[in-house]
Order: sequence, then structure tokens, then C-alpha cells
Amino acid sequence: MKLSTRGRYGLKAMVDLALAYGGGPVSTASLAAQQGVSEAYLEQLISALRKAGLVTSSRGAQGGYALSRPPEEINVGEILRVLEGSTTVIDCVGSERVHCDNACSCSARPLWLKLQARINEVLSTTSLKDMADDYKIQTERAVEKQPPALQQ
Amino acid sequence: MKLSTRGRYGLKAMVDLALAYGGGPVSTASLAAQQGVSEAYLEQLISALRKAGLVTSSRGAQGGYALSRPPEEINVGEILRVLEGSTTVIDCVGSERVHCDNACSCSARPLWLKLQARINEVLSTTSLKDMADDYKIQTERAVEKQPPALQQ
DNA sequence: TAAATCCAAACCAATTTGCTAGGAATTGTT
DNA sequence: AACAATTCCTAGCAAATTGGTTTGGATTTA
Repeated sequence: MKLSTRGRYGLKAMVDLALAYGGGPVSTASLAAQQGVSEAYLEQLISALRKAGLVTSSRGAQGGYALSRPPEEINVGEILRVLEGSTTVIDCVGSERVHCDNACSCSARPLWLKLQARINEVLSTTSLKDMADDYKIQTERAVEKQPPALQQ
Repeated sequence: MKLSTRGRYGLKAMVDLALAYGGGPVSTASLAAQQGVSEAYLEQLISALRKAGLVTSSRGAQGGYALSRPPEEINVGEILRVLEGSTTVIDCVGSERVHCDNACSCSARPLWLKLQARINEVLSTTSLKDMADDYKIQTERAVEKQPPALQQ
């Protein structure tokens, strides 16, 4: 039931893009640096997100990536579905109708359906904006506790 | 985020034991036959559940396994935790306090906590009795739709 | 034209998954 | 006492997955 590093790194990179939304494109180098993951690996993840239409890219010097839509219009479920392949806890409860020949007599099916419904609820109602906002509040609070930064 | 076959087979075996609760012990052979899984493999799963104290065993001929407690006192979370090792979607949100050095600055942490809370809610409030009851209703309904069985 | 960047594909090591195989110990039945 | 049914224990193994690295471009812009 674990999420893989793809989901973790990739989602956090998307939050970074949400925080930078409106500004210029962000390079993989800078995204990777923030998480301590290799640029090449993160590039693979972002590339998948681009193919799925969630981010746009601009090539060449000063290029990079940006969200293709405003952060409030991208939810976590979409992102994780791309990165993890699927967000279902078991194949036979997905919308893709993976056939399970004894679905109607499976003693665990009601549980899987209920569990998946709760998961989907969280994933579909949380947007990148929500995450970015949470993060801003979090870091603001951390700053308050720090001694004031030196003024230039 | 997928559950493994351990969780699926093992949990369904536990439901079978719940349905047989009060009667004599059930052998792995009969548990395995119902799911079309090998006896040897299912044995490993049940063995883990026994070591965790969820089932009791009686050796020798006519032996087998039984729930160690009434079905309403065993919840799904306990079972899956044994079979899958853990039911957390990511290590740093478990009760085991796996250290994550940037927990307080992680932009995804609020999401993981929320997601995990919903999952835990389902797993801790669903008992084996609930599953067995659902299953009984399900099969009764199936029987209604069938032509009546021959009377002896 | 050189630096920065995206893009694609192959390759690799380690781990996990999903089993199989074999035998030892225990217990009810005959 | 013999035996058949059963749990119990351990080891091994092939395939898939994970978590990357490596290589080699292709493209764009300062």
C-alpha cells in the first residue's frame, strides 16, 4: 500500500511549480535541488507529467517547466495517477473495469469499495493550490519562530 | 499503493474463519480450495496471523485454524497490518515514528496525514463480523434469484 | 556558437512479490 | 502400533518492480 518515490518526488515538484506559478519556467535543476534527488531522475517524472498534459515545457536556455493550468484546477489524484500508474488499492475497483470473475461473490469487495471511495475523496478534493497554501502557512510560522533575518 | 496478494488472500481466509466461527477448526486445505490459491502459500499467511495472535491452531488430524477472538473484536486493520507489514501509505505517517528529517517543512505532509487518517478510519471501524455479515446478505440475495434448490 | 535545457531509451542493482519444495512434528483414527 | 491428516518450519527461486544511472542526442536562446 506504499506510495513509491515517483509519487513523492513528483508531487512535491508539482507543489514547487504551483508556488512558482505565474512566474517564468522552472528548471529541473532547481526542482531537483530542493528535494535532494538527481536531476535525471526527476526529469523522468516531470516528463511523464508533461505527456499527460499537466505541465508545459519551454526548451533552451532559461527554459524549464510550468503548470499547464492554475494550481486550483489540478488535483492530487490526477498527478498521482500519472506518476504511480493508478491510485487504486486493488485493480478490480478502478474505473477501468478490470475484470474479476468473482466480483459479485467476493467477501472483501465491499471493503475495497469503501476504502477506495475514501481515498478518492481525499485525492479529488485536494488541489495543488491547497497544498501550496498549506506550505506557505507552514513556512511563515517557521519564520516567526526564527530570529529576524538580516536586512540588506 | 496496491495491496499485495498476501493481504487479499489472507483477509479473505479470515472472513472464511469468521463464517466458521463457533464450529471446529478449519484446515488450510479447505481455506485454500475456496480461493484457488495453493495450500502452501496460504499456510504462510495464516502462520503469520497465528504468530500475531489473531488465530489459534490445533495440530494433527482434524486440526486446523480458528479465530482467537470473536469476529466482531477483530478489525481489518489488525489483519492487514500483519499481512502487509504496515498499512501506511508512506513511512513517515505511521505511529512507529519513522524519522523524516524535513517533516515540518514537507509540502506533502498535510496531504499524507489526511489520506492516512481516512484509510485508518475505514480499517479500524470494519470488523470481520461486518465483512461476514455483508457476505451472507450477498449470497442470500444470489440464492433468491436462483431457481429453488431441490428439497431432500 | 556555446551553454542551457528538454527528450528518449537503454541499462543496472537491489528489493519485493508470489510462489514452490521438502521435511519434521503432532494428533486423531483404526 | 501403524497410519493418515494435519500443522509447522525453513529454504530457495523466478519474475516483476523500484529506484535509479548512463548515454546520447535534439532544440532553443543569450
